[in-house]
Amino acid sequence: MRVTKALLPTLRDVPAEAEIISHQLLVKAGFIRKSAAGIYSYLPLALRVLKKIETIVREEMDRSEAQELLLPIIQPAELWAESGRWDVYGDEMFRLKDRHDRDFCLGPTHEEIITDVVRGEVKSYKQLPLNLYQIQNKYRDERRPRFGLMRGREFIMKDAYSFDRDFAGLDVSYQTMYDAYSRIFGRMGLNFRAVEADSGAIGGDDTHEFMVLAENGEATIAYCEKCSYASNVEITECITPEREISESKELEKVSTPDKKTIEEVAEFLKVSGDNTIKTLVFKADEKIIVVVIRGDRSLNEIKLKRVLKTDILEKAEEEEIKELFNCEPGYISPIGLKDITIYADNELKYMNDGVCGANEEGYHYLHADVNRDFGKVEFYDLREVNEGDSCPKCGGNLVFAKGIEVGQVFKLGTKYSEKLNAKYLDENGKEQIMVMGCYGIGVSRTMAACVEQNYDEKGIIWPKNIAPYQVVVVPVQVNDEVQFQEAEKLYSALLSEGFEAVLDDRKERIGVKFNDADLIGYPLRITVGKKIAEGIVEFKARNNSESEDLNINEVISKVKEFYLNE
RNA sequence: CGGGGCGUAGCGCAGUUUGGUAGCGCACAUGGUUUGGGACCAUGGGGUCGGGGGUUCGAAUCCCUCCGCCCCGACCA
Repeated sequence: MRVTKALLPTLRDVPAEAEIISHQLLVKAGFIRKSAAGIYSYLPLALRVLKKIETIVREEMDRSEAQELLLPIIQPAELWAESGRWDVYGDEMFRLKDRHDRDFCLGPTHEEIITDVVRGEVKSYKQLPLNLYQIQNKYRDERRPRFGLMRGREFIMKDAYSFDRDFAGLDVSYQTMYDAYSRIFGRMGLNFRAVEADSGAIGGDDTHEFMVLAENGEATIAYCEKCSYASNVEITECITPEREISESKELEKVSTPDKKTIEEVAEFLKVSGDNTIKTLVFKADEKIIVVVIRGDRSLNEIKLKRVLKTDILEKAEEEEIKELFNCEPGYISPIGLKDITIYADNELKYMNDGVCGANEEGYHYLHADVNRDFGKVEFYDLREVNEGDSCPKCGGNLVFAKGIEVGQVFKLGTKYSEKLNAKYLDENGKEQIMVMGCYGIGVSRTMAACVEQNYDEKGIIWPKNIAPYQVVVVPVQVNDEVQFQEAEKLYSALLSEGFEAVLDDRKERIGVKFNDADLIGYPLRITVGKKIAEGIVEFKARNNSESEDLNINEVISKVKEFYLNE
């Protein structure tokens, strides 16, 4: 591509709205332009990167014997009613009507459609297993789109769905995809980790997220320094070692005027935070529940949701708390609650000298013994993990890192096949329900994640396998016949060798061209300047601050070496 | 959805408090001088000041209303 013929709209300033580095650089370097909140045009440079990402994805999916198809974006409401998700999905779904007033949506995901296709075509165990995938736009009317391509309302996703005869088959399909994903992100040159995760509203049991490690990541992952354990902190199991406890003392009510928060109470009573008990009140599916946890810990709501097996969990209103306890929220107590199950964090099993509310304004109890005083208590792992906690696998030290989720693999089981009646006949002619898995990769997000991980103060540094072009040829002095002709010749030679080359033939000063090249992030730059008189050009890799002089005849082999040496 | 902020040329911003009919830098066009890391000089094009309504002789500026965008939070296959 000649720059004079291309749309490469680099900017000197960045729009004020771009907050994170990938958004800033992708806009500044001329890759994307916004059309509405969370909705972007992919300009030619971005499209080239996306296609490379897609190519790697396709190669690895095909190698895993998955088959590509293309499902509709516009989907009928009836299918979503069948799975029950038409009502569940809520405002996040883009909904529309056709001229006959029939309901449709823009697909936020494709479980329903694919299951519909498969149930219509697959009738026998001989047709299984099956893994089908597509690369296509998804639509989710996010409450808050943000961070450019990171959380858009329209985005590109590769989604795959596996159909197996049974759970053993699913395990195989799942592992195949897990391995494929590891190869995919590895080939893209990304520093990533697969972590155990929560399956959220999509349901299912086992699930791993593939996280690109980057400062701006929305997710926090905990990984072990000693073993291979890694998980999203949303689900990281907290280990509570057994311990001896001393003899319990008598419960004692003490005055704590105007001390409502744990910090205030602990300071006032001169006890440490690990001897306090926090009482929280939630509504789960409209039912009031009470949770207790050590005062210096945080509750992990996802763990609580899993224990309660509910999707909807909200904090109780202040009024509801007052009604239930007949007391101000700062002093409510788990002691004296009748007929209400108290969900306690495991740590409280060993708490027999705790401070907790006395259910009376201005008073707390001392020496509370959870097992003795708390009525109906059930213990679960409910607290949030902290950096430095013990690894649940090997006891090693857990450390935290920020990650961007670029892929997730799920074992769905029969959640959708059951609702949508996706069945087959086994060898005995007996009807069986298909067992499903689903596997997503955020293609457009992966491009942004890649920038988050590969940049410097000059611009983007694309990994060689997904760079929009492989090499840029820069004549220093376009008016100089020799320089320009030699640059042209080199450019043509690179093209005929099959390289994706750019010729910066603009009548710009060299500084402008260099800055654009660095900003856009071509992995290689070849500068044709004065020394061309002696047949010398300058060869520079974007990720290396040193350049080297080369005889022009050596350039092709040097470029080959750079790209084939892996 | 709650809290905060913003909307003036393609981008970054000033002008709004105190109403008088729009300006700066970059980018863009033309000419000239330059030429190895975002040059300089000269000339020029480009704006219904987010939309609508109102107050006023007169509104970017004051009032009402709607819309859009960003940040924090809640939420997030």
